[in-house]
Amino acid sequence: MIQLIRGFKDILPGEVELWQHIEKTAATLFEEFGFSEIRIPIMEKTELFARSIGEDTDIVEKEMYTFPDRKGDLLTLRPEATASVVRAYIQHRLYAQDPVRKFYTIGPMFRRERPQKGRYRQFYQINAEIFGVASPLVDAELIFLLVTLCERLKVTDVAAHINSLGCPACRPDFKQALSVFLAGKTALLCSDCDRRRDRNPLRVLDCKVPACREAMIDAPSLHDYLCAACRAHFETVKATLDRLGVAYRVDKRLVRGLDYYTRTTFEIQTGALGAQSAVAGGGRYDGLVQALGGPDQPAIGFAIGFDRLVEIVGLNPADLVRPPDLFMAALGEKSQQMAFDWMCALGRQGVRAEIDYGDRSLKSQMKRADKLSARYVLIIGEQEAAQGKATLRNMATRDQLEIPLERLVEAVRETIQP
RNA sequence: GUGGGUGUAGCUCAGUUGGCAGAGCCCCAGGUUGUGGCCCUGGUUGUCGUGGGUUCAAGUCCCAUCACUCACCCCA
Repeated sequence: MIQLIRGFKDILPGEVELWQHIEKTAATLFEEFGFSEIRIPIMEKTELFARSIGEDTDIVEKEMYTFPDRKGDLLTLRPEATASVVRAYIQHRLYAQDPVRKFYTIGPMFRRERPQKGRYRQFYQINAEIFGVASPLVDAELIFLLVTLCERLKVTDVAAHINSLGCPACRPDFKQALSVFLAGKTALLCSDCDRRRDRNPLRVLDCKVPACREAMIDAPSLHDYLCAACRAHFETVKATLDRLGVAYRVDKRLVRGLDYYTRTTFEIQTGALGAQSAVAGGGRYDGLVQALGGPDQPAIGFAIGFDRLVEIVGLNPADLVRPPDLFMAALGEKSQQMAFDWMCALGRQGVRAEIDYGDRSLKSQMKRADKLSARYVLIIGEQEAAQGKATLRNMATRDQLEIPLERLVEAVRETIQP
């Protein structure tokens, strides 16, 4: 038997209703806040990701699905969406009429990591990006959006974490100070951190190994090195969140794995997902549009881990499936034919009707109707057909009434539609 | 890439010192010849993950391999 690829999964009926509900809830919220949907391809030239995410990030170094196409071009299954949205913004000159644009997109991403709880090789993200606004107000707006989405989806046990990573004017100073500090701690660090020390010292701050955390207690704080502009920006973000009543924690160790982030970064974290604490994450990437050949426009965005969100929403998928309005139990060939025709007529008018396609006893058809949780059952047998009427049974109350066949579709609609 | 745990019916899982592969749920039919849920009776469902080895005999012991899963790393 051929099985699906490791780390990939099918989303089956029973669970897919939850996915649809989340998708609709998110799309509605984004539209309410002025975002437009943008759909981007799932493959891009490898170079796009290498240049935007960063050559020596884990994603680019070892997690991408990359292959040459027949012409020899190196292509990659997208590991994230932001690079493509930025590419589209530049390529179609979406900044020309109005540099301020708000986009959202929903779709699959691919990273070749070892699967575990809340992590798959094909996983889904809901992304939102805002271009052309340098104001810290939009930083707060995006965090507010995330928190609001969690509320609407009845997600509990989540907390917003925020941080500022500085900008090209001040981050180098901090990196320098950090490197000096780390040089004196070499003996205490885990092997990974020792390796990270010169390639990407910021990530040592994020290490979860207890010994490293211990060693980093008196590490220089990035916040002490922020330039006046970055400091003011971050203060406004915090003040705005306070005004909006959004709870958050400033987390100085919130570094993030993609190179393009500047200034504000944030995550929505949960304790309900085992080792995977991040349900959503994002940040400002003011230099990326220009770095990829576009105009010097600031930008900020986030990604929500759809698969992770599904696991923590406080909704029961069983409550989201819509059972049929009507089940038609027909006995005899002629009745079955009539029932089939009515089913089609009702379906066209938006009534969810079902029949049993086999030739089974009334009892077994009733059982099936019950199993499907049909609200009503229409019984049509030889007696009814002879008398020109059918029996409509309310399954909850067990009340039954007679319906004339000639205006059956209308009568059924009137009775069962609330 | 590294480490731990788990693979037996569609699902959840038993299976003793190696001795005929099981239960519950689900599904189907009947009890009730035209009325669901509860109950009763009967029935269907297996490369025991895969390949090798030990043995008279392997679901059980040994080796390998694959898959799933959790964790490390990193991230959504």
